[in-house]
Amino acid sequence: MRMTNLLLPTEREAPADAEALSHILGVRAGLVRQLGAGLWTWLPAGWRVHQNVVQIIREEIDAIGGQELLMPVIHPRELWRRTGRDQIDELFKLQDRRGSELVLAMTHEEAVTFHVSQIVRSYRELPMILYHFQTKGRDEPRPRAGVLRTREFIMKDSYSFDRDPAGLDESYAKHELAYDRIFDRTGLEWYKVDSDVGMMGGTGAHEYMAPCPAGENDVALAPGYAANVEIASAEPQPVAMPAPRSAPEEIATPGMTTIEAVAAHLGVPAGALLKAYPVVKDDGAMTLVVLRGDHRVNDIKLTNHLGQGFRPAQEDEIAERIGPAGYIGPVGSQLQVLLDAAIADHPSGGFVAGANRPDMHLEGVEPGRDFAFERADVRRVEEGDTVGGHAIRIEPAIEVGNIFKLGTRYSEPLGATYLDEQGAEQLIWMGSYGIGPARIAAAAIEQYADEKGISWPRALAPWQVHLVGLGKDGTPERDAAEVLYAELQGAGIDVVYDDRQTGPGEKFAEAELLGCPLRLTVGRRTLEDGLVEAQGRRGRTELRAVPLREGAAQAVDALLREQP
RNA sequence: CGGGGCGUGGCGCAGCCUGGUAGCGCACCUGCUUUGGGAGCAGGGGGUCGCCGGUUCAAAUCCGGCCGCCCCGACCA
Repeated sequence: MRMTNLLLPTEREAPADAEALSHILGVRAGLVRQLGAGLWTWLPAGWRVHQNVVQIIREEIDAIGGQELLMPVIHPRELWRRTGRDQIDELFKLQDRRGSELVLAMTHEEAVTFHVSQIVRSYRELPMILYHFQTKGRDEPRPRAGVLRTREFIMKDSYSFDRDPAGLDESYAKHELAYDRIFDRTGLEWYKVDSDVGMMGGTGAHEYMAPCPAGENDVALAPGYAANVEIASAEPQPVAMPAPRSAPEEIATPGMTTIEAVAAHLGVPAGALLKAYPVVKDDGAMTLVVLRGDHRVNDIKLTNHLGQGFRPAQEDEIAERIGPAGYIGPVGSQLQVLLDAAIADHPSGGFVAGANRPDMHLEGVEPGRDFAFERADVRRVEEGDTVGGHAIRIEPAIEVGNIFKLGTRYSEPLGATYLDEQGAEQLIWMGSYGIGPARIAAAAIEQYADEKGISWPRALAPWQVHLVGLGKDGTPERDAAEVLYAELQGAGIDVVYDDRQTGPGEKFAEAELLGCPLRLTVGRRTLEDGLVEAQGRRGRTELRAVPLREGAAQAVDALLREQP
């Protein structure tokens, strides 16, 4: 591609409203442009990157037997009503001119299951993997960070159909294999984490995460352990507990309604306090969640444990049912007590808790002896907690893919069944597996950018070679660049050729901004020796010059193979 | 949905408080010079100042309403 024929609107300055690095560089390098909030156009160079990701995914899903097809973006709302998902806030709803109810698909479980329910009749047709690359619509409450969280984006989603749970496990394992290969091939730094099954329902799930500063998820990591903090569990850091007592004793704590104030007043660590967090469940019952004073509740883990949603109790409800806010505790409470595992697993008779009376706390509280409880792991893990003896660290990451065991969540409401060998009707067991190519591209920008711009992994780069021709039209160096350009193209190497009539500084700066792995420079300096300069983008390494005529393409190809 | 900020040529901004000529840098066009790190000189084109209404002789500027966009939080199959 000649740059004189390429729509590559680079910018010297960052757009005023951009914050995330992938947003700034994506716009500055001319890869993407914004149309509206969370609505992005992929310009030619950016689209090449996107297509590179798509092709890697296609090859690896094909390799596990996936069959590519294409399903519509607009669906009849009735289909979504059947699975109960038409009430999701993020679902775009619309009507046609006759008033028919439609939705913009946010995923394609309904559509693919609808077809399979009509087409598949026999166990002989299973297992099966279907997939497509299709635009998804999501009425996001807050699109952000450029291409990272948008209202419309392309997703690869595949769906597996099996006879039974064992078959699903196999299809799931195939996808794990394919995904591991895909993310390895992209050149990203990535890891696979245990994840929450969320409102999709289902029996098991993993997320593929790419660490990057603009990431929206926090991931807990230790050697041999990786989990989304939404579900992460870890051994708490120890607390120097006060001496136990044979029975709780009241102590005056006037005006001290915070953990910090009570701990400071009594001279004990915050972790020696029992933090009482009353919640009202969706069924209306109130539960007292008790955590260590230095810990925080994890809403998702608590929801999963309760098996239903909840909200924090209001102050008047607390006053009526338990005691004065700031002084409540589990001792003497009539409520069901959920005791966090960090406390339950480390028994002590030295805890401090609210006394359920104004300005009073209790010292020497012992769970079990002084109050009954149900154990539950519902806290958010903290940096420094341990898993298998190793301290965990928590870092931001962006979710670039997920794999999910759906079970019969969709086959049941949509009637996707088959006849088994005995002629009995059975539900099909399903899995769904998503990847966001745009997020992979954005994560690659974030992970590898330097002060000069983007530095693509070779597999994603819009072009493998950025050929810079110095001098103006008609000079020997430009003639030589033309010859080299033709030769590289002839050898099947993806090359973008800067044939513009601009100064060398601008050409070099834009080459580094765009971030192709290998830059070749044809200039007077080395031309007289019949050589072309080669520089690797990653680390801006100076590489040996390559001969211009004899075997130039082979030499360039060899250099490319050395690039990351 | 709560909090904060911003809408002025393609991009980045000033002007608004104190009403009266729309301005700067980059980019763009023409010519000449320049060509190994975002060049120089000269000339030139381009903006209903987000939209609607109000006040006024006069509104980018003051007042009211609306829309759009960004950031933090809530939310996020």
